[in-house]
Amino acid sequence: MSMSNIQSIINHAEISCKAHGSRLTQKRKNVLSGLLQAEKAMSAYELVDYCKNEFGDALPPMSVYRILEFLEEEHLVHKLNLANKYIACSHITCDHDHGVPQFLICGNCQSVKEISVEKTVIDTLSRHIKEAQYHLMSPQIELNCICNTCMSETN
Amino acid sequence: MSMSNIQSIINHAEISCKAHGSRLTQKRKNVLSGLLQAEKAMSAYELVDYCKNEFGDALPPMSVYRILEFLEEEHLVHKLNLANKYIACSHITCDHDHGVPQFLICGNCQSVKEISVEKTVIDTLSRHIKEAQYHLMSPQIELNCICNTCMSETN
DNA sequence: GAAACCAATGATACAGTGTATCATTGGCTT
DNA sequence: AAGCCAATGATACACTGTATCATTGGTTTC
Repeated sequence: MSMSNIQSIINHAEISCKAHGSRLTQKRKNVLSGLLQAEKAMSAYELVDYCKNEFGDALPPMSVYRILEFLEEEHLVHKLNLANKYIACSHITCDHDHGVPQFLICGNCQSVKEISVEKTVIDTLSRHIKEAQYHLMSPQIELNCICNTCMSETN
Repeated sequence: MSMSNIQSIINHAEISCKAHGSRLTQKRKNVLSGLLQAEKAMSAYELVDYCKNEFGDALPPMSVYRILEFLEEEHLVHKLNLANKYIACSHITCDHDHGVPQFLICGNCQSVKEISVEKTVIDTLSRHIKEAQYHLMSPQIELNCICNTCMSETN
């Protein structure tokens, strides 16, 4: 993603935060831009390194975790619980609801592909969960995968 | 689950291991019985404690991890990657294939419910994954949930 | 039965992820 | 300027897991 695109997304995110009465501070922008430029899942500690190297901003890990939590609440970032990593939301500049996202996570290169299965499939799954008397907490589906590129390289 | 049922499952598992040319040792039985009696997801370190308290068997964590890995390979145990916990397979005494399992994990009490959605739903999901040029690595679906019991308690 | 072999287990150190807690900073409000 | 509260810093620690090397123990082979 180009720098100007990243800047444009961050601007959009800042406006969206202001609308909620929250602030997208410089440090929060730094973390978000790390995820935007990477275009793959990153760990909190990788983001610590990124901010240090890219901006000379020596963020303690605790702060990065807090910032990621903030960005999640603002729907700017998804936490991938399977990989203990984080990824920028691919719909920051959209305004409409995107339902239950499904993430394919490459366990080798950490690339993430977001797919969209038919709503009826998700509805069926939801119905089964309801029948089992459970309630979905993180409304997202994560699947441990390997991408074609890594698949062919490791052969 | 009753002790005699646990014993019967372990006997079945032992025969199944022998058929593969592997051995279900006493320590492996201890770990498996911990998961069977708990009827919920347990961490490796919880199993260390269980073996210590229940059998006076002071297993180092490293050994428990190796034993869990062995039990997984023998399809006696599932690793729940979302929770970093382990659960006994609920089909040890069955012989037929059970397809892609779907686990609902209560983030509060660690209870796990295994559901079975229609095969067509799983097939659709698989098709989308294939179209995205990814390959499913752990053929299981895990969903962060909260069970009804915990839901009403925390209200 | 002794030797050799290999699977299973033990011991130790350490890496990665995340949280608890208390302290400090910094921007606004009054 | 004082006070307030959100944001950030600092420190310690808990939990999960792996790397590595050593030891044990049952089985095979001679």
